[in-house]
Parts: sequence; structure tokens; C-alpha cells
Amino acid sequence: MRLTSKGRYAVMALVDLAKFNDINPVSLRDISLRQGISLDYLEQIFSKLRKKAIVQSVRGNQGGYVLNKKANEIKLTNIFDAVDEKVKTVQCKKESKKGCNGKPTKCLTHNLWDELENHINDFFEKKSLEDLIKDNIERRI
Amino acid sequence: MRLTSKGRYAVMALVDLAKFNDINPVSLRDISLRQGISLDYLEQIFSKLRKKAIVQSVRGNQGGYVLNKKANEIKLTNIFDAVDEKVKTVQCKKESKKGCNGKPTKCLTHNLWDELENHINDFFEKKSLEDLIKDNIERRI
DNA sequence: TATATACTTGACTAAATTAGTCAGGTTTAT
DNA sequence: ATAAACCTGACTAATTTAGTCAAGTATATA
Repeated sequence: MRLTSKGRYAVMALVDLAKFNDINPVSLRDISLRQGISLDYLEQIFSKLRKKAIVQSVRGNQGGYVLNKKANEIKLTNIFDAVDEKVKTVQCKKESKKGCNGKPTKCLTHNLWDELENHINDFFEKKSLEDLIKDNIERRI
Repeated sequence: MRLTSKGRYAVMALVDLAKFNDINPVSLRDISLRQGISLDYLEQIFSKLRKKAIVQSVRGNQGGYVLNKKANEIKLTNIFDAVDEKVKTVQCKKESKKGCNGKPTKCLTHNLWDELENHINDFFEKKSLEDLIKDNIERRI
């Protein structure tokens, strides 16, 4: 089980954005340089974030991106959801009609993976962008 | 983020083994048939489980595998550890000397992934094979 | 002792996924 | 006008996964 870097980058970029988000929009170029993420890849990620209304774009010279909600209203769930980062534990769920393994009943561990998914999603549900920023400032002091 | 099927199969197979583990050892062939997992793949998995002393093999005719510990002493952590299923959240950890992104400091979200890892490992640490079997019996009633 | 059953090991491979790159746009402040 | 910055879709190399395949070794039982 591993997290993909798309999800990681999305969170990193948004923390960066939130930190530097005062008067002017923040350009992807700046985020790219500060966080060491390829500009092209950032554009893909921000396109998705924009479609889910997490950020807003400002076009033209001196343009960039702005948060579309308050930092405490953006949960990790929202971010991961936007970039298609999902917790996929059970393959059995693909064929929803059948049970798992092609058998009519649930597989022996079906319940377990459900619980695990919930456990992880709880974590993502509770953490907001604001939490991350606070945590960041505290550690700097 | 997703769980690999090697980890899933390992858990499924062990639950199956624990259920049918009375007097005789359980053959991989039986597990394969009951759980719909390829025999060859099961052999790979059980080889690892044996090396970590989670199961014991009984060779020869009528042979098979037996649990090497009590079901309540086998935690999910142990199983996942045996088959190399790990929770890998942060790539930054690879180059331990440096911080993340090749920079000397930790990346903005380093702490977050640490917390997530702990959160998930907690879950695996608490669940034992016995819990899974109980859960299974209860749902059947 | 023959032999079938079952474990054991290592090498190999096809498919899927990821982590980007690349090219060619469009929009708009200055 | 033009440069900065967003926007989009297609493409690709590397990695990982989920197995398969082949060639054994060990041993209970007839």
C-alpha cells in the first residue's frame, strides 16, 4: 500500500499556496521552484483542483491561483478526492453484484478492508489545510 | 493509495487456515480451491509466512500448514510485514540524510505522512487473526 | 520400496499504473 | 503587442504487481 505522489504533491502545493496567499495570486512557477515539483505536473494537478472548486485561477500576466475556500474548510478528503487519490483496499468491490472471488458470498476478510478504509478516511476527514499550516509554523519556532 | 493483493491474499489464506486448523494440517490446495487463489501464488506467500514463523509446514502426504502461534498472537502487522506489504507514504524518506526534495529541510507535509503512517499501523497492530475469525463467525449467525 | 501428495525455490512475463514530459494552444495585465 | 501564466490532451519510460512456469525435494502411506 502506498500513496501516489500526485496526492502528496497536491497537498504540498496547497500548503505552499496557503502560506503565500496574501494579496496576489500565487503562480505555479513559484510553487514549482519552491517545492521542486515539475511545472507541467503541477498544471495537471491544479486543473483538477480548480474543477472541484478548491482553488480559483487568475489568468493573465501576474496571474496565478488563489484558495477558493478558507483553509479550515478544505479537508484532506477534498484534496485527495479532487486528484483521484483513493484508498482502494478491496478488489472484490469491483464486481458489485457478485460477492468476492466470483462467489456469491463475501470473502472472509471483506469486513476488514471496509473497516480499514473507514479508519483511513477518518484521518483525512479530520485534517484540514489549516491544521497543516499551523503545524508548519509551530515547528519553525 | 491501495493495498496489494499479496497482502489481501495472505490474510484471507490465514483466516481460512485458522478456521480449518483442527487436527490435520491444511493443504494449500484446499485453500486455493476454497478461496480462489492460485496455488503457485499461495506457495510464494506461505514461503514468506513460514520464514517469519507465522506458520509451520508439514511435509509429505496429508501434509500442509499449521499456525505456529495462537490466533490472538498473530497481528495484522506481523502478516503484512511477512509478505512485504508496507505502508509507504513518503518518498522523502528514501534519502534519509537529506530532507525532502533534495533540500536540507523537511518538506511541508513531512509530518503529516508520519502521522498517517502511525494511524494506519495502529489499526494493523490492534487487529489479530482471532478478531477476524470471531467477526466471521458472528456474521454467519 | 514405490509413489503420490505436498512443500520449495527461482526465474520469468504480461498487464497495469505512475510520474511525469511535450507540444500546442488560450487568456489577459501591462 | 507581448510576455506571463493558465489550459489541455496526447504520449512514454519506468516501475510494480500479479501472477505463471518449471524443476525440483521431502515424506506418509500402501
